[in-house]
Amino acid sequence: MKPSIPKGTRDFSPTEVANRTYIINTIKTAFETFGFQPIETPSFEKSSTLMGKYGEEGDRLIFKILNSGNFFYEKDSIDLPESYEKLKFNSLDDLESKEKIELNRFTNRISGKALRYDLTVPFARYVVQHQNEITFPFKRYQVQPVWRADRPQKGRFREFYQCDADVVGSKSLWQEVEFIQLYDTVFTQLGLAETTIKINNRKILSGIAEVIGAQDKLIDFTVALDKLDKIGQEKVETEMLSKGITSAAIQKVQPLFSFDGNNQENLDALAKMLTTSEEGTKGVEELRFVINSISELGLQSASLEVDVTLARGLNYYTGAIFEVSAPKGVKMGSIGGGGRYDDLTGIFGMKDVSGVGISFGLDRIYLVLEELGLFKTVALPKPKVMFVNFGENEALYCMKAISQLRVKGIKSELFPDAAKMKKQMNYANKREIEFVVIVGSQEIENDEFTLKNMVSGEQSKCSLLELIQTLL
RNA sequence: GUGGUUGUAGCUCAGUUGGUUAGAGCGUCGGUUUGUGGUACCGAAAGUCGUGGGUUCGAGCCCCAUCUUCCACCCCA
Repeated sequence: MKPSIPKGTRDFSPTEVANRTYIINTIKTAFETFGFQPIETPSFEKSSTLMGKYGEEGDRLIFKILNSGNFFYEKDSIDLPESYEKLKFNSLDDLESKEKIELNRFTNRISGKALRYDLTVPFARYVVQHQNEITFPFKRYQVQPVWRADRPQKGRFREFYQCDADVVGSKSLWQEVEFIQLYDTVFTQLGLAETTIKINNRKILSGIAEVIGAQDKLIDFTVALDKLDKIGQEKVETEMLSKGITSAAIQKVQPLFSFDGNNQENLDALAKMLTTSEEGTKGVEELRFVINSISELGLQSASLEVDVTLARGLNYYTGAIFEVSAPKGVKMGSIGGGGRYDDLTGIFGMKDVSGVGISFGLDRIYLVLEELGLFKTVALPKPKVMFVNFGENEALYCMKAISQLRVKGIKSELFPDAAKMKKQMNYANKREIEFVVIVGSQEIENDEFTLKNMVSGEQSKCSLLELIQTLL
């Protein structure tokens, strides 16, 4: 039987761990530079904490944990609900609400826990649960794995790391400004030039829906608009008409079709278009504040771009929406995302606490850096010196010296077996260990060591003191 | 969840229209060299051809199912 790991999971080699640690440390250092503090939460939560927070699609992707116990034993046995039979021949939508409740109750009996789906909802739970210990505004960061029962593909895994930074308890738009700076800082330090930070505002999307007179058509509208540079204005309008958006409505939002990437002009066009919508106008003002502040402060390597088709996280974002795309030419989805949610803790009973945050997708950033060859050669942890093992007496003599070296902080090890010289040298060579110490009866007699430099091939005899001095 | 794709030695891959005993390179181990690595030469071990069924005198190759890989859609990091 060949051993293997579950679909969508990965093993990491020493080199990969070193590279991942490098990325994580860069992100964590930036987080702390911006004043965030770390927290951690459990890898699994109660199902009730997670279910219903990510929309219907999200619920499907949550990994549920089976309760302990054997449901077929007499004493633990659970009867299948009657509506289960009906479900075999009907879709969920055909069931009566009473039957759905019965099914949910059954699910709760067999599964009450689920793996963390993201870091934002557990954070909201944390804030509500610890509200009396927290000083607001609370700035926390969190770097932990999350799990999704998704089908794997390029840059998509079932277990992956998110690196989140969020602020709760402040409605200040300076937070949005700082998060853009934070993105810029991290990607600049990673050498990932020319990332694009796309920004939108939920209030603008609501405003557009108001102007076209159809709140429920907003998704269809943005999806169609998103295709503008691929299929052209004419086909986009055709698609909108086919989705039931009137041509009068399309006329009202004509400026959207002539966006040219200049943020100021785009903002002006949006403002003009949304004058009749109070909420839309508010959104434009918010966006303008962020854009103007950033253009005053400047960015190192990223560019900030208004993108009205950005409609991610529509379920919970209420203000700014962020998404970071990889440098042009790299085929990869977003490597980061985030936004403002005015009432996230509301679902856990704590009203009127505004939050805003961003996330870095570690695994995708890894893939992008790898594709662009941006990993610096990370030094793998390895000993500086290896002692050849000739037998019990020699090994003991070596271990005494090794203890001294380790006290001095010199990474050193003894080859564990008295194997053939060739094998031992080969091992040192493969691991690219810089020095080898050879001790036989002769060296023991003279109380000395033979030190060999594996790069130059030179070797000489020396005392313990000289050994330490050379290796330090 | 929908559609496509992949699986042969530890790794990367050959394997003809279905036909004896499934090959190579790299790696591993041993030897040339019992206190000296990288190079060279010689040799060896290693595979239930993803798994389970089926067709056939005969299947790595054809059919079905299933798992896995990768990719697109949806959605997302």
